[in-house]
Formats: sequence, C-alpha cells, structure tokens
Amino acid sequence: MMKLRIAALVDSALDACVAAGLLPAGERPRVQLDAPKQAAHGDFACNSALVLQKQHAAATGAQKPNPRALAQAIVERLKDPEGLLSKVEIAGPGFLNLTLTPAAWHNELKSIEAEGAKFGRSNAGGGKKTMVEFVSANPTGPMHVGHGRGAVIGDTVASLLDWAGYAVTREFYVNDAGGQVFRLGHAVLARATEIAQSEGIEGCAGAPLVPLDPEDYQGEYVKDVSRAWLLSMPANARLAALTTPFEQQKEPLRKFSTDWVITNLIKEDLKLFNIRFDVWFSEKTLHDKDAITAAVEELKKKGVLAHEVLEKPADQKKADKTAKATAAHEAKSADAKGEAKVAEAKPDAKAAEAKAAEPTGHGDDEPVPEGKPLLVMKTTRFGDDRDRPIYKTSGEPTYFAADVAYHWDKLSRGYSRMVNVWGADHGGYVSRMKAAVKSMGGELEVILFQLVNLLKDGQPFKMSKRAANFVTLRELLEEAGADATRFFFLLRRGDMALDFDVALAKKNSSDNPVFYVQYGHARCCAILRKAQEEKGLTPKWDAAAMQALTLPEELEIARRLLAFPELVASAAEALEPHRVVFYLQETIAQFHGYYTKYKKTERVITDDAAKTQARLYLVWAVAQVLKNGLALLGVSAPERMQSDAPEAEGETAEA
RNA sequence: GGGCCCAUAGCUCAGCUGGAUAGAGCGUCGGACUACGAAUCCGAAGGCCGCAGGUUCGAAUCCUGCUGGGCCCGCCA
Repeated sequence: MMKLRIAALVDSALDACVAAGLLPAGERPRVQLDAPKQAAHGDFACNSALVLQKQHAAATGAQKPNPRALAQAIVERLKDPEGLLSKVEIAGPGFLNLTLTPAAWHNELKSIEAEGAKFGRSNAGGGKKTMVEFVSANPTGPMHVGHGRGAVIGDTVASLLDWAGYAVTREFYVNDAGGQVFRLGHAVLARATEIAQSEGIEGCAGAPLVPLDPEDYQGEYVKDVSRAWLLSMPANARLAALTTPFEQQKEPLRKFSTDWVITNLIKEDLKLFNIRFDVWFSEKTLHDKDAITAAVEELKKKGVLAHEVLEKPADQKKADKTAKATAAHEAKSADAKGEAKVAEAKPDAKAAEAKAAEPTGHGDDEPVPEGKPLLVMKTTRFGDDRDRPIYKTSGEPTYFAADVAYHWDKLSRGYSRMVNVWGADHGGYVSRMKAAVKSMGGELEVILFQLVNLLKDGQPFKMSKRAANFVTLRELLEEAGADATRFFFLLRRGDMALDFDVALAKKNSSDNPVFYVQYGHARCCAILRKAQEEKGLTPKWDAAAMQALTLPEELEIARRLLAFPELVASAAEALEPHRVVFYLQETIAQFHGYYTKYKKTERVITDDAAKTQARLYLVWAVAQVLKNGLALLGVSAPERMQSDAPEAEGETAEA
C-alpha cells in the first residue's frame, strides 16, 4: 500500500532526526498520514512534527516547542530513493504536506489488475482465529426484520474480517434448550389436533383436541409445523401420536419442531440473503454432554464463583414493566440474541397496557423463593452491576450458565478473537457476558445494533398477515429484494436506529443508494463494452500509456481506488461495515462527476491511443473496486441495469 | 433509581479512531445531453456540531456534569 511506503520514508527521516539528537531515542507514536480534504494539501498530510514537538523541544533544550522547525528538520532528512514524491511542503502549524508524482500513482494502479477480485484484501489480521456469532435466533418461529439487520451486519463483519486477513468462522448458536422450545412443541401438538379434525388428515380420526395454551406460540406457522409433523409419520401411527400426552413425547416434539423451523424458516431466509454459516452450534449439546458442570469446575478453579443470596432487583415502575413484558411476550420476545424489535405501532402497546391491567394470570414463572443461597458467578468483579446465578432454585442451569459454557467452548476451540452481534434489547446482557469471558481469560467484543423502523413512503409499514405483530424478514425480502435489503441494513452505523423505507429501496433512481452504486458499476461496464465492440479494445495496464492520465480528477480517482484496501482494514478493525457502503457511494459519485465534466472535451474513447488505453484502464479499475466492494457487502454488481419498464418489478439478480 | 447507545444543514445521516476553511444525500432554487448509460452531473442557499465546563499545539471527535430521545435493568430464553 502506498500509504505504508510513504509512512516508512517519514519514519526513517524521524530516525535520522534521532541520530542527529533532535529527538529522543525510543518509542514514539507511529507515523500517521491523513488524506487531506483540500486538494492543495497534497496527497498525504503528516502530523509527526506536531505530535513530537515537545520531545523535540526537550531534546534540543529549546524554551518553546517549535513544530515548524522540527518539520523542517524532517524534510531535510527525508530520503526518496524511488522518486515517489514530487512535492513536500510545511504548512500551517507544522503539517507536512506530501504530494506524489503522477507516475507513482500510475504504477500503483497496476496492483488492481494484478489482484483483481482480491484487490482490497490484506493480511492485517495475521490469520488470527476469529469467530463471529450472529443471528442466533430462537428456533421457535420465523425471523423478523430485527434478525435481518443482525444477520447482515454479522455476515458483513465476518466478510470484512476475512478480507482483512483474519481466519473467520461464522457461527449460529441454536437455543434449542430451555422452556421456550417446549412451548413450541406443545403448540405443535395442540395445532395438530385441530388440523387433524379440520383437514381430515388420514389416520387422525377420533383424536381429542389438545387446547393451545395461552403461553404457547400462537403464530400461523405453527400449523405448518403441525402438518409436517403429522405427515412425517405413517398414517397408522398418527392417532397414537395425537393421543399421547405431551409430557411423554415432549422431547421428540421439541426436536421435530425446532429442526423444522431451522430448516424451513431460518435457513431458507438466510439462503435468500445469501448467508451461510460454518457452524450451527446447538445449546442442547452443551447440556447433553454436561458442558455446564465442566465449565463450572473451571470457573471454580479461577475463584470467580460464590454462594450468595440474591436480592430482588432494584425498584422499577411496576405497571410499566408488566405492560412491557406482556407486550413483548405477545409478540414473542423471549428470543435469543439476534433480536431487535421492529418499531411497532403504538396502538399495540396501548392494547398491551390495557391487557396488563386485567388479571390474566399470565406468569410464565413460578414465584421464586427468597433467601436461598445460589451458586453465582462474581461478574461484578469484572464490571457487571449484579452477580449472576448459575443454577436456578430448581437446580436447573440458567441460560447464562449455558452461555458461559458455550463461550468456554469457543475459547477451547482456539478463538482468540470473538465477536457477537446482538440486538440492542440485549444491551443489559453485554457486561455480564463480557465479564464472564474475561474471567475465563478471553475477550469478547459485542456489536449492539439498534432497532429498525420499517417505512413505506415515510409512513409506518405494515403488512404482516402471518405473524401477528411483526413484519417477517421473508416478507421484507420478497418486497424489497435481497440486494436492497442488505445494502439498506448497512446504510447506517449499527448503533443508530435505522429507518428502512421499502418504497425507496425498490426505486430505480439515484436517491436509492443501492441503485446508485449498481448503476455506476453498470455504466462503467457500458463504456468498456463499447470500447470492445467498436474498437476491439480491452482494458489493461500499460506503463507507457498510463502517463496519459494527467487530469487532476483522474489522479484523485486513482488515489481513492488505491485507498480501498486500507479502508477495508480499518472498517474491519472498527467492526463497522457501513464504512464500505459510504466509500462505494463516494467513489462512484466521484467517477460520475469526472465523467460528466469531461464528456465533451476529454472522452474515454478517442483517437488518442494512449489516452484511450489509460482511461479505459481507469474505468475498468473503478468497476473492479465497486465490484469487490459490493461483493464484500454481499450485493450483486450487475453489468447492465434493467430498464425501468412499468411491468418490471423484480430485482436485478446477478452473481 | 441504575446501566448502555444516540444528539452534526429544514429532513436522513457521514466525519477515516485528536488535525488545517465540518461533508454527502433528500428537499428548495437555478443550470447542463444530436448518448462511450441525463438511470447522470454542476452551481446556489442552508451550521452555536444539544448545553456548560475540562484535557492540549489543536476537540464534532477524549473526560466530567447537565438536557432531551432510544434500549435495557428476572433464577425467562
């Protein structure tokens, strides 16, 4: 990377300053080069003289720091054996403004051709074993929009880390243990007895109705599971299954139901999104192989466990809390970490509030006996505000305990970097889990993403027929298409709430950011096509011809394209995929500007062979970088845009 | 009551881990095609970077305290 080469030059100039006694020996902040906003400030601005002004003063015995003098000393010692620099200026309080020769950029552009689809990758991560755990939706129902955002952020962060040279594993933690999955099983049985009567499925006659419990999952999809369950067995076995008490078949029901949901709902949706997981990790296997007791043993050795009587949590507005809990439950919120609720209409919250007022006897948990000591993890020592129980009064492990065991497992599998992607509503879980991982000697990074507001032409968007309160992810995908959905989910920083306008996402015009970028790519392709068809020209890097790239806009584009690998690396480090989105938008905007400005005077394809060859290569390079960036985001880069004919509704699909 | 996140142009948001005169899109107003894709571009107007302190060569960025908004605060998962 060009920046690193220049930084190295400055660094050795600083060494020379040390040798001359102008700076103290030893550690110093690394050389930082910024891309200046002003073109007049050159290609890179270096602040070393400002950063080191005090050390300089101390070493030279000067009364007052004099950054410009230091800058001067650096410039005098700056060696440039390759002749990369055309101008070095001291500016302002003591910046070094460095300008490269056009030839330096021309030569560097060759790397885009050399690396092709890999341009943008680096080995910044040094092959470090890294896990990104994301979605981890409960296998109890369809994914909703909040899961979608988590899925796209997680997948793209994983890609970013991969591009930045980490050895990445994408993992889905399946919460197939605990109370919720049995509620699904019970719902499936109950619905099956309904269907057996209403749909006259063979071999079911005479089965009594099992009533659906108010705590069971109410969604329509449960009937699909029930139907599949009945059809999965021979007709002559159905009546027996329908009449066997739930308690006696809860485990097989659980298994069938969660498997079905994962296969037919979750995996299907992820497929539409083009997301593949490397590992599906079942929570149940942790229980089955006693991983929790094993993890507890480890924690004991580390001295982070204790027996404690837990106090009731601090006072809260009770009415409010009950209302919320009910509302959330209504919409099925006892979900694992992939979730961020879709903004829901106020009326529902109101309804829930009203509901909470009546004594519905809703309580999915038995009263907890107080005053009994429990085995807890001392997470407060690591920044949590409350110690967390490992086992419930009933003796069962808590969800937290399983998660601790799970992360212990991750650590023992050798993941030194662990990233989890959670919805903002799990914010309260972060410090606890970080504390737990820290006590086990690891470090956990958590990306918390905020909720999604679905809009259509600025108005709240509603459509769900199947899942009472939520727009499902699949509905959104069918409405907006995978490309637009992915792009829109990445359009904002994760810690910002996101307004997702479905109407905008479908629009074929430049106010639709996905379209804008894809169109830009297609436009470049159109130029390349024309050159091929009319002149038989193929873009390729040619040292002699490249000298024809002299327009300032052309060099700016080159500089921007060549900064792509660095951008990817820093976006990966910050775990911020939205940076790639902005980069792509800005890059293509710059190209459009250049193109329009010169379309009458300095066209790409002319009779000037060298200019044509050089510009063709530049256009090709723009397309290649856009293509790579879009690939990184999981969005297609079409070579032609579909015409906006009124009947054409579909998504432009291209790999 | 406590914890996490957010506050930047009329609206929606960037701001590269502390750099020089704070940027983009939408919206408003005014312009540019006999086409290598006008599905685009150019220009203008628009700012107390929520408020008040602090840190330093230098703050939208870091620290503290306020104000306003979101999420959360079970032995549930």
